[in-house]
Amino acid sequence: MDVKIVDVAHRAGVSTATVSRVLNDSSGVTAKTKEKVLQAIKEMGYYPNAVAKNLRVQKTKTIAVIVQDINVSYFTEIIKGMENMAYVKHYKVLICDAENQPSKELEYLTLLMNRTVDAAILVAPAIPDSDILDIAGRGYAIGIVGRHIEHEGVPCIYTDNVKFSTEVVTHLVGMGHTSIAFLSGYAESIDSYERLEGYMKALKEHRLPFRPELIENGNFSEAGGYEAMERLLSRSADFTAVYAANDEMALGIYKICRERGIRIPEDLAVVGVDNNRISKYITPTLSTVNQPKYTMGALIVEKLIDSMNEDQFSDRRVFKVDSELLVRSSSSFQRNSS
Amino acid sequence: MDVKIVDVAHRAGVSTATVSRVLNDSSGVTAKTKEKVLQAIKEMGYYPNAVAKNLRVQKTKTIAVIVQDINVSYFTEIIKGMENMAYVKHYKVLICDAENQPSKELEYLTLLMNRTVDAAILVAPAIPDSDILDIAGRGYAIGIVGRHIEHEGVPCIYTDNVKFSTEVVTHLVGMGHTSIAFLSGYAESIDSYERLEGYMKALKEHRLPFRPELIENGNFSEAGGYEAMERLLSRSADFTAVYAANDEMALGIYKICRERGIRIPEDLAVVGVDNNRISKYITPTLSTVNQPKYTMGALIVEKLIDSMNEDQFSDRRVFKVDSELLVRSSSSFQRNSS
DNA sequence: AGCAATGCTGAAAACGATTACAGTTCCCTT
DNA sequence: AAGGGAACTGTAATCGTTTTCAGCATTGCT
Repeated sequence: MDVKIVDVAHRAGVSTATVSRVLNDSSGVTAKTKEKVLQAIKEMGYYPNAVAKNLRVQKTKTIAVIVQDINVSYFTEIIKGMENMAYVKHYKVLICDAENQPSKELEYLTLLMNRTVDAAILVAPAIPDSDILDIAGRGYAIGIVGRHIEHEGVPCIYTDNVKFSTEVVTHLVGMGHTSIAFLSGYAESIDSYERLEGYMKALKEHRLPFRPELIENGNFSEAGGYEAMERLLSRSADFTAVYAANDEMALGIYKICRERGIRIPEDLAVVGVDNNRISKYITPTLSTVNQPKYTMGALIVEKLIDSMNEDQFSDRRVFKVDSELLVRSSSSFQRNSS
Repeated sequence: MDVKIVDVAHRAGVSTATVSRVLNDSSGVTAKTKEKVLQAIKEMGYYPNAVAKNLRVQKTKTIAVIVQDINVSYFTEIIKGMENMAYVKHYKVLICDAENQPSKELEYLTLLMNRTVDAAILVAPAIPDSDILDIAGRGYAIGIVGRHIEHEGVPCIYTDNVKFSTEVVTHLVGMGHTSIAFLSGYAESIDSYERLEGYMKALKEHRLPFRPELIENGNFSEAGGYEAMERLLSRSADFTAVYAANDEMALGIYKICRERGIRIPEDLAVVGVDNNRISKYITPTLSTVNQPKYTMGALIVEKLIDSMNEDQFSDRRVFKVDSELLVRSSSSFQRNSS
């Protein structure tokens, strides 16, 4: 059904080699020949078969991006940045939704081994470092967003969780809070761990006691945040602020507060992380931490493509970007420093 | 660098044909031989080259999905449905973000012609029917969500805009409104047109006058909704309800109302379309129309794959699904039927 | 005009799998 | 034991490009 390069060659009265040349670089082809070939291509409606080309040149110019959930704007914003950079570099992006299942992350990585893609980017991966190191060690091109891995040649972009978490808590302390709860994501997550670390660091700096009963785990989901907050409330109700390790969990907090008549921010200050789109539409608007998502996406793609085209490793492959605390209504009620 | 099928064949002491057979159907291979081959595959860490296979079998088992904006949940929900169906059918989904540019939609369609994908699905396409018909007419597999096209062999799934728009307006009339404004999306869009049609139909049914000055265009975006509402307000302020052709524009309405002290729903009832995730978090919660997005995504993929594997056209290729009006706070203030 | 150098062009070998076809083995039946 | 048939396996062509290498023109220079 399809017209192929040899058909074009016949029609133009040249060889396939020549057609291929005008298709690609065009170097060393007479203007007249080129004209003939282009004419034939147009007349026959020829489109080069990308699969055949990929096989021959051993490249697909495609990057797989593996995210946990394509529905959360944190990921889609990053993807936007990736796609744009990929576009200017003439790459395609194959988006893979792992649906929060680590097993699916691994499964999608086989796209790398079977050469469907030239490279893969893991965004906030749930699989252990060892798996990633293993694959990177076998020479496959991998990039990571949201984590930092010790392997030469693997570009990583992440934010300083400890730093912004410290800022969040410091902000809350500044608003007069002395009992601040922390809702972590799932326990294996590095982000959870580092955000907790920042929380503890800030407590220490402000000479506030660390109270384990104010820590709960909400698995980064709205429902999880709801349940975690429920447990927290049933245990002790003397905290006046809660720092949720992401906005989704903060939404769960909002929900239970609405149900129980707890006013935000008067009775309870809330701060999240991610600057989800919803956070600035909900009432009261949610204080949160904004990461330069678009930039992160664009940067990792750029670095990854560069690293594939370089013969030696780049000088710089690990990028720590800064996040910014956005103080909104949910935490802007000044409490008497009793 | 990579180990290929011939290497495995050598190691197992068989031919590539045999290796290929155990890789695929395995039919007609001795258990013992199969064992040897599998052993060799494992030992050598062999992964079949998908590109070579695709070239040989003339298929990629991949479907391109072209959406306007990967950031809006309407699209991502549909994509989720697509991916799940694709997953069970052993297909991959290549997501393409056209960034609201019709030219990019067309550009992504070349993935079809150059055989990078076996089929493409357009979600709420902005390009004209003629372009789509042209490509479908050349024998490429195409599916459409959100529009209905006259071409045998092109599966389409869409909702009855007229029907639910009539319901929306009837609901508003039922709440006591007699002056109802309409914010349309961009003018070329069929959705815009049909939603307007439903709006007018309902007015007629309820013997309410059609007043052109109550119609404005907001381009389906939040900013567009804001500006459209601004124009509407500056022109005449005697309407008590507004039906926005999607939730994004409704958000723009919320914004300007907040700025101008217009209370929703007491002063103004608002209804949107799409059931964006934000719609149920914003205050007041936004009445909207819910489409079975996930199902639509799953269905179109199923039908498209089926149609590719059938020799004759399927009996049924056009599906009209029903949407559901979700009455929430933004339109639930009963007005005296003055 | 003759020669070298340059520039275009084409023939054919990859790329790594699948698969039609032919060939071999093996078993069963008589 | 021989023959026939079934079941398994291998050889080689094929998918549609790109690209190396060699050959052929053409041009410029003396």
